[in-house]
Amino acid sequence: MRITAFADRLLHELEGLDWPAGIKLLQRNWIGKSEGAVIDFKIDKHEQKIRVFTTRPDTLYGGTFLVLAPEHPLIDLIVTEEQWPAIREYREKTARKSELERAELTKEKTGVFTGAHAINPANEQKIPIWIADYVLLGYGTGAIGGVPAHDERDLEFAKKFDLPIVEVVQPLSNEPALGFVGEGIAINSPIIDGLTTAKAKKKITKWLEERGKGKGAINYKLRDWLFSRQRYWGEPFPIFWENGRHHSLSESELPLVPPELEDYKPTGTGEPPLAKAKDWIRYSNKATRETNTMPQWAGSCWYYLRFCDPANESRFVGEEAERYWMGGKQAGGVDLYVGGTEHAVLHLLYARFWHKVLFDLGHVSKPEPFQRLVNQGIILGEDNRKMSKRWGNVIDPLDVIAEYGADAFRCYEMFMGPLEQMKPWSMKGVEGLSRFLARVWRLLMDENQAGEWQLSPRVQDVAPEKSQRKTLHATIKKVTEDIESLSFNTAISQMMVFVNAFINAPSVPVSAIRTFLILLSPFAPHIASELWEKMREKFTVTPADLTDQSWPEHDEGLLVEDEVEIIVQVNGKVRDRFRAPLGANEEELKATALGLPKMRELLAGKQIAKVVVVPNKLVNLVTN
RNA sequence: GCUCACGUGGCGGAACUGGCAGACGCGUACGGCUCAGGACCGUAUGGGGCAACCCGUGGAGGUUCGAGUCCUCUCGUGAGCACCA
Repeated sequence: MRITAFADRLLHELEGLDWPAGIKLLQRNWIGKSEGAVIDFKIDKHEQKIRVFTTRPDTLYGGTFLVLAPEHPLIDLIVTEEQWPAIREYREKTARKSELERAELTKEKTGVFTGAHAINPANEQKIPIWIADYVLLGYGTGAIGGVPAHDERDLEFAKKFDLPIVEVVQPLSNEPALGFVGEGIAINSPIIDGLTTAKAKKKITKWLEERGKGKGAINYKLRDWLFSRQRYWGEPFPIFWENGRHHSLSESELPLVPPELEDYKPTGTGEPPLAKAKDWIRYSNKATRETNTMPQWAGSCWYYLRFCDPANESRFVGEEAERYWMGGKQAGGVDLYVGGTEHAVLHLLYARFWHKVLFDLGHVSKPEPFQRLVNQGIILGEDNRKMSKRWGNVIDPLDVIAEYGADAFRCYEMFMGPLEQMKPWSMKGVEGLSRFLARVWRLLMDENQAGEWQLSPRVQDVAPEKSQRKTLHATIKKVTEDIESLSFNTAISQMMVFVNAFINAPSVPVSAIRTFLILLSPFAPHIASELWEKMREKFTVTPADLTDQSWPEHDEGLLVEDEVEIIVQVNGKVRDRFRAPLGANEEELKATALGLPKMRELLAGKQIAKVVVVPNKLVNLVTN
């Protein structure tokens, strides 16, 4: 699949998304856009040219050799008789190396001279052509112009094989020019001498273009996507082959369902397992079905669209449903996508690509699939290591749910710490949350003589006291805001504060408890609705169901105290405190602070150099 | 090697634009209730000191009346990338 055709859009349209900066960076690096030029080098005594990609066309005069990737197709053509044995040996050795070995950075540079030469288009000089495994066939053109003076790898290579080194960039600082890879002033380069790197790049690229020797070019690390697998599991392609040409099935033949296979293991012949389904692959007397299947990414690229309209029989998603769920003001459709960092590049890039294709075809209303992305941290085992069978530290949610219930499990997961952070599991922690929920239960339930739970007589239809009202509204505010910011741990803390404040009160106002249960319900839905029902047996309410209640709103006015505590500091250290009416002015606060007995004692014999007053907060007395 | 993130009690973690460090939970100690408790309730709990006080957010500097929070350097942990021309 030609994902590279979308490289630039995949890069630029990241901008408008609310994604973690780290993930955006990973995607940018993965796409790996580099701007530069391609330059054609004539091969001495041959018709062919070797094309190289460079981000530094301004260093062309410093190009003293060419290096081809060992797999480069032109090698067969240019190698001289006497160099063939060495070249052949080197290529075989390279072919045996794994990707990892080849990427081994610490190893010394290796390579072999081909015996052939190329002509540097800038100065018409003959330069040797080498092959080396530090040049990769898959990136750029698979060939580079070696500029040893201004590229670390080329320098290492030139030193090892005693190739000439020509300095062509003068650093602006006092650094030595040899080995300088930054931007400077062009030297020893007649066409561009004296120009800054940026200008030199432009001028020499234009110069090359005018002579048909090269042109400006952009290269991406991103490769096209090999979208087929030789295995049974995976969506079959709706394609058949006839006379060596492929055709798509007609829409009436969709969906295409894979055949049932007894044995879906690999064939061992290089044919995909689907080839075993002899009847299935025979599409007609003349045509056979495609036997490759799609990779697992296929489904993950559009499942979120199907979720918008899962029962639709005629279309992958109905137009109206798509507009409703995926529309909106912002670039992306899904409002919030919570997932792991392991999907930073593959899944999230592939899905963006598919979505853009569908967008271009007019099937979806937004160019991006996921507006806001949050990476949840992974949960470690109790020993602080990644959960794994190897360590025997795996926690099975079903076991936890069986023992403590789904509410305690959910709440503990949320209470553990910030969503995005990696954190260790703790059974003691689950017990703590289980105790909290038990306290919620006992907040409004009593056990009678027969050992049955019933609504406590403490729950009464009375108005909350002032302090209770304040706690209630502080809880509404905190829980509401914390849900918005996904700070579930602190939302639960606040609900614990609420319960602690009410559990020993002689009477528990129904109105406060109702509000509390609404706040609790997204966290612990089972116990919240159970308690709601118990309350409803005695205190009716409309609408009746917990899930039909509107979300409470807090009253800021109830949170403000008429009196505040002012801390008194001496040189920034807290020494005393007093209460003052809210809004007391600076002069009053200063005077009160200075009049405190403790302050008089502490400041005796000292000069006050400065007094800092922060209204409603503190007075800081600075002595010299 | 490069890039990014993160370092706060015995543990998980709180702390809005710089303004009482340690909310909440776990653990621990003591007490109560109990035939019993790995249940429940209460009290205490950063370190040192009899105390007044002193010290404390990985370490060292700096800015500021005041720094967990801002700046510089440094150490550690984790994740990602890894000859990308």
